[in-house]
Amino acid sequence: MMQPDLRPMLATLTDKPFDDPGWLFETKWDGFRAVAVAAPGRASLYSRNLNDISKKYPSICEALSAIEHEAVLDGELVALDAHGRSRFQLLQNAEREPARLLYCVFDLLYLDGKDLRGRPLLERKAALEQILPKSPLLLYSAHVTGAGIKAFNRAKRLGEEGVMAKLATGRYRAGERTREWLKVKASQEQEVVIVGFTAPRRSRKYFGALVLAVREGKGWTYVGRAGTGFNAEMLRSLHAKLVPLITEVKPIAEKVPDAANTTWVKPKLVAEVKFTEWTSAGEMRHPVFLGLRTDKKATDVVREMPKPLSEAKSRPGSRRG
DNA sequence: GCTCATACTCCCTCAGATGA
DNA sequence: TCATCTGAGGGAGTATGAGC
Repeated sequence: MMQPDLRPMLATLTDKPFDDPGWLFETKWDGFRAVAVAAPGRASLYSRNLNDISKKYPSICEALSAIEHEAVLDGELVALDAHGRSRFQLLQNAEREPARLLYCVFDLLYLDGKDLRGRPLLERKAALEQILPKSPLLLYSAHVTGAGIKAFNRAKRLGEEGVMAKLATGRYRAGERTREWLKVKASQEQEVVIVGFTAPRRSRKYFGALVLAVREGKGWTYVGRAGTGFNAEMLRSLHAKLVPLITEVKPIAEKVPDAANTTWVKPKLVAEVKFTEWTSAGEMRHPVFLGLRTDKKATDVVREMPKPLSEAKSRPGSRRG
């Protein structure tokens, strides 16, 4: 086979679902992007940055080696929860804890030496469906055509991350972020109380991230940090509101990552954040600051999702950041 | 030997600057 | 105007070294 280009095509983020007969809509899988190079009896997996991750997922490689062609596939490595939903965190723990791993394949880039990237998406997907062997570890990522809003609402109802919208006639553009692939994300929102802020780094001014908590019982429970969603003016004005609230007293009893780098404030300001999901430690994943809520009392702010069953907040050491 | 902190890896999102 | 790049942030892991 010719030297294949393994750089995956990237999607542009949008938050508005749409209907269009020229587009197809797939499940947005929540895992690691992986490109597979397969041939009869052997297969390798590569991350988005072209690192060889075959040794981390030998069972997936073994399943892929059953493909009776030389092929380069594009897909997402996921771990499924008890409800069959893909969960990023399960995947990260998969090396230590048993999880149901799955390689969800949604595109075929090369087949038996032929470069298919110039062919329309629908044609590539049809060829992919033909060659993908039946395996509990491999899944052909099916799609619906046209009905994007319905697909998005269904994904939201099932607690999934969203849907991928793809131009049916689109070519595969390796390594490019295009508007022919769109990820339509269904994010969650939560009111939180600001209990501190971290120091800025590099060119950032005023503060790095906001330390966030919710009311539980008579105390405050740490739920994560939001370091994005601000522009320069928001950083300045928010910092001006935080400075008069600075206190030596840490509002949270539990251990907080990077506490030495945190300035604590009295829990007065209520913020609205959006995020992708709750982690097993009861913290928000990918929190993004949306704005301050002046109509809410800090003591009224509670977690809007039930705390996960896994209460164990194991924190081996502090994290980067 | 154990615990904890640090520094690195992997992945991700988002905002702002820059250049075509 | 749009695409791309950079740098801010996040969650998770592993490896290493210091201190008890």
